[in-house]
Amino acid sequence: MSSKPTLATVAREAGVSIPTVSQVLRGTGRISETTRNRVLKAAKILHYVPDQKAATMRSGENREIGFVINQLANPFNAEVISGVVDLLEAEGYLVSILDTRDDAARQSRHLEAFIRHGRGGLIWVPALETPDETFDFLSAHSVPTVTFLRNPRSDFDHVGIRNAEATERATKHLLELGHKKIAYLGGTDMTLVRRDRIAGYRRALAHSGLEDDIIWDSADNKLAGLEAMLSLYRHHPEVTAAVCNGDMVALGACLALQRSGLQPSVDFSITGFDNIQDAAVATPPLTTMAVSPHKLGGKLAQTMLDRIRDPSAPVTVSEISAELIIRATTGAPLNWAKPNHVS
Amino acid sequence: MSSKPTLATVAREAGVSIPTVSQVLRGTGRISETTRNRVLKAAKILHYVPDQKAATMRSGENREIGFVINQLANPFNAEVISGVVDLLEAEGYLVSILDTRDDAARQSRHLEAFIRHGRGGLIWVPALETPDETFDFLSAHSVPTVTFLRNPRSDFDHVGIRNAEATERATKHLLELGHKKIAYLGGTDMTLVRRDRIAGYRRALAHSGLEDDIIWDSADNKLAGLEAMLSLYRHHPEVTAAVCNGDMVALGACLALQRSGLQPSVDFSITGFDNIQDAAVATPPLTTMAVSPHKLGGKLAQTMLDRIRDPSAPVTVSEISAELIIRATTGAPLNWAKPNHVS
DNA sequence: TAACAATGATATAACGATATACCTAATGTC
DNA sequence: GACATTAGGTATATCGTTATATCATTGTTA
Repeated sequence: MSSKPTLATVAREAGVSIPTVSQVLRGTGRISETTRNRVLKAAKILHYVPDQKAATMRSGENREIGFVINQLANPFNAEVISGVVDLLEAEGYLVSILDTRDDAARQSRHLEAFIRHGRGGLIWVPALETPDETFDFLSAHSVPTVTFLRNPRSDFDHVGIRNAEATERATKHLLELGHKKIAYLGGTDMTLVRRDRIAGYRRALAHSGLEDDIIWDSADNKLAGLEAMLSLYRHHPEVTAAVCNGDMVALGACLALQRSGLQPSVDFSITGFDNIQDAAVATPPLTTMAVSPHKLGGKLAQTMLDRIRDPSAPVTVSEISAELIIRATTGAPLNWAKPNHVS
Repeated sequence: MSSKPTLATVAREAGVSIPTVSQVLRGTGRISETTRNRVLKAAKILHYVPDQKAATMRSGENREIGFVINQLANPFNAEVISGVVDLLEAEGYLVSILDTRDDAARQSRHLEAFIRHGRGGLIWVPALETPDETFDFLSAHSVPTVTFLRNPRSDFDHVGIRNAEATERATKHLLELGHKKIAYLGGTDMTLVRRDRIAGYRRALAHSGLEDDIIWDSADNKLAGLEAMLSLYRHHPEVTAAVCNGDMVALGACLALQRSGLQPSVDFSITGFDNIQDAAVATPPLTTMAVSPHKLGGKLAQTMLDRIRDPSAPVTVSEISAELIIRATTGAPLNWAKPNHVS
């Protein structure tokens, strides 16, 4: 029941000095084969594990990365995390996760703790309504920081999604099917992300000579999506399709249709965003915009490594394209053939 | 653009010694009002943030807790995490999360990194097939450890769910509705958790004089649940109800019924386990066993704090009861009135 | 053989904080 | 007035590493 072994313990056991042990274990310096073996043996016997805190403190090299995310419960985020962790872990980094639940106050508590504990890098999805001072706080402490999805700034690297391009693609898909009245459903915030998505939706409409957009708010979960869809249908019965801000909302909207006796794709078309696992399994499976979480995770990890290796390199912004996955919630509008014949 | 301020920087600015600054900032020792103010002012001007690594190293007091979990993507886990983090954060702890994705190899990499980085405590859902050596490794390094859900051991505190009691309750609910042929659906592992659940299911059957149990495997996701349900129905058409190992499987099973033109609760009854958010929103909403993630999180946090405060206190085991939530996937079997009349 | 590398290790000083012991005035007690 | 006490601070050692400089040896070369 002796206390934790240190370099000193190992050194004594092996009959050498402390620096020697340190050098052997890190593979630096010039060490003879004999002492090398003696040291390794001693370390093994004592079950020695180096103390990273002390090492980091002395060397300045910090291999702890924090991932501050806005919503752990979102399975899409969980997949991105997997991607990041796998890559950084292979490079010897430890990635630990903090969840802000999109609460700016909790976020600032987390970030302060983060700075106090001196992490070597930060991957960050800023919470909604993050005040400027929070960004400045991080900037002042000059921690290598990569923002993700939201709030690209000129002082941090950024990895995001081509949001406008994506919703434009989704909207075009509906237009090509013959829809004329298409709503944008979901989201309540006015972050750049949502503004971009709405912009893409409008661009597609404009490109087809359509003018009147319909933006319908909803919180980002199934139940809210369900209710928003019912409300949209009540106020705008002429709408035949909706581009949704996220899969959760889209799935909720499908539920609303089904409860109203309508069939997605036949009576009303819906597109989602994110391609979460449920999207493929749902009945009917959801047409949606997919971004590979793996790709995003990889880009994040790589950006972080590059930043750590060269702190003075110019700031980078990477945008990943989303891909349209056509499943079974989109189809031609019921009256599609009519307009040309009748009127 | 000067480098990070330390106690020395603040001390120089305030014209006092380093220990004085340290004492002021921590509120210890005897300090006059005048110098206290001078120091605080200097610290504020310089935006001083203490270096926890150094503090921890010297004082031995470690307020970093790791939460090593088996599946981040599971929303139930995300809620438990919230509960733990909220409580521990209020006590000044920083909780960081690692995801093993139920992979023993990844888990052991994480735990080694965990030990190297010298966390002050570990909350842990052991991955499936965790070898004994992993437990011993942690035991040897004597980190305050609380296991969660799985693998209670005599050398670690544990917080779990009364699994047997819960499935017994679910099964009884189905028996009371008049079901005679009830299957246990879901899970593939033979962890204590699942063994307990199956034991509870069997106990309820036995209590009603029923002998023949049917255990049907399935991985823990919707798609697998769907397929397992179809397969169960093909092999055992006489079964009228299923107690599911988890909500995901239960929701998948409901999907299977609906695709086969059957109606949950009327043609076949299903109970879930966990009460994830989707359970309430699904059509039809799922009857399930609910454990408050908040309660679990709170118990975990409290257990950890107690252990840290008194490392030599006897090991504790806490079990939280699950509660039956009756929604719309359970009902009397179709032929319920018949048996007594006919035969 | 003297000068000079190269080898294999060690001595010593940091990193940034806290713990402990110590010091100097000022005050209190008898 | 002698001594103990208290208030308000500082000097110094230490946590477990790594970085840097140094030091014996031995081997190599001119």
